[in-house]
Amino acid sequence: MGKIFLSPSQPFDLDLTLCCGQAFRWDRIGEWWYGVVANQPFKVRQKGNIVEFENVDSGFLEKHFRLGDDLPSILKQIAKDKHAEEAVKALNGLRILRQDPWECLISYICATYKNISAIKQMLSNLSQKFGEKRVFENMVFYTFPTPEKLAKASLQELASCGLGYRAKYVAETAKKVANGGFALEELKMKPFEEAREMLLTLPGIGPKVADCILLFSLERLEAFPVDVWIKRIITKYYANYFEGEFVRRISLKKSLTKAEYEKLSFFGRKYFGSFAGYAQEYLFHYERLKAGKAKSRSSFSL
DNA sequence: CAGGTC
DNA sequence: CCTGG
Repeated sequence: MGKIFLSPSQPFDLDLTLCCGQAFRWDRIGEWWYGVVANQPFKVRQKGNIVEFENVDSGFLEKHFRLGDDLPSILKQIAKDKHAEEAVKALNGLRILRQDPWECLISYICATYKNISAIKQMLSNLSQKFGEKRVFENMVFYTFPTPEKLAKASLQELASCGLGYRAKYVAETAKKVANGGFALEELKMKPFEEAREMLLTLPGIGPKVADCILLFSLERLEAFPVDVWIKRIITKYYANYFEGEFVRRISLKKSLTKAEYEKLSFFGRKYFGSFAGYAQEYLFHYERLKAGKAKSRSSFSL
């Protein structure tokens, strides 16, 4: 069993990091988290300042969990106001993952208009049907399907994984990546706006999905994805940074126009700075936690 | 009704 | 607009 001894000055919370909804292919069994990253199944758990793991090396984990990020410094930068401060305090140790761009790309195309449990189910189905089987501790895992494999899949096969209308987006995007028509990895080198524009050319990728891919897999920690939760957060706590008319308009509708989206995302990047993505994830998860607690309280009183 | 997109 | 929780 391998171990990483965390520095007390660099907090890390494995549970928060894997539960906050940024990655969809992790399962907790007992006190261990099982995942498949880079075609390899492995397990990891945390006991205080010690991260224990098997079937993977420490260098890979440090990279994947971004243990090299100076989290206290980042959190200090994004704690710009009372509300952000509260989220930072409550979720200290949550880190953005450094995910594989291809898996991240397909995951967030699938994530549109679905809840997290349904997204997990879709990606599990996709991997089971189109990935490669791997056995670890007498359990069966599947690697994430390659672009080639998904490019060859029929729309019907993809739909059978529960993708619904997303099947055609996944198929077309897979074809573009598989035939070399889209250099996904090279986006890391490009300027933020350029990388974002490139992503927007792929079917099924709008501004929200593009920002998620940039943040979670392309090293762009300034990306600020705006989903329904972030929209609610902004209209609740940051409304005074916008015109009243604008806030009223967007709080009434379910989806945003491109211009409205850009306005909110741009605000996030400017307001929180170069680690706006961290702010997004902290605010997002904190708001969901509070909503979940409120829900369980109300159902309890019934 | 759900991490939006066409 | 697909579809499942």
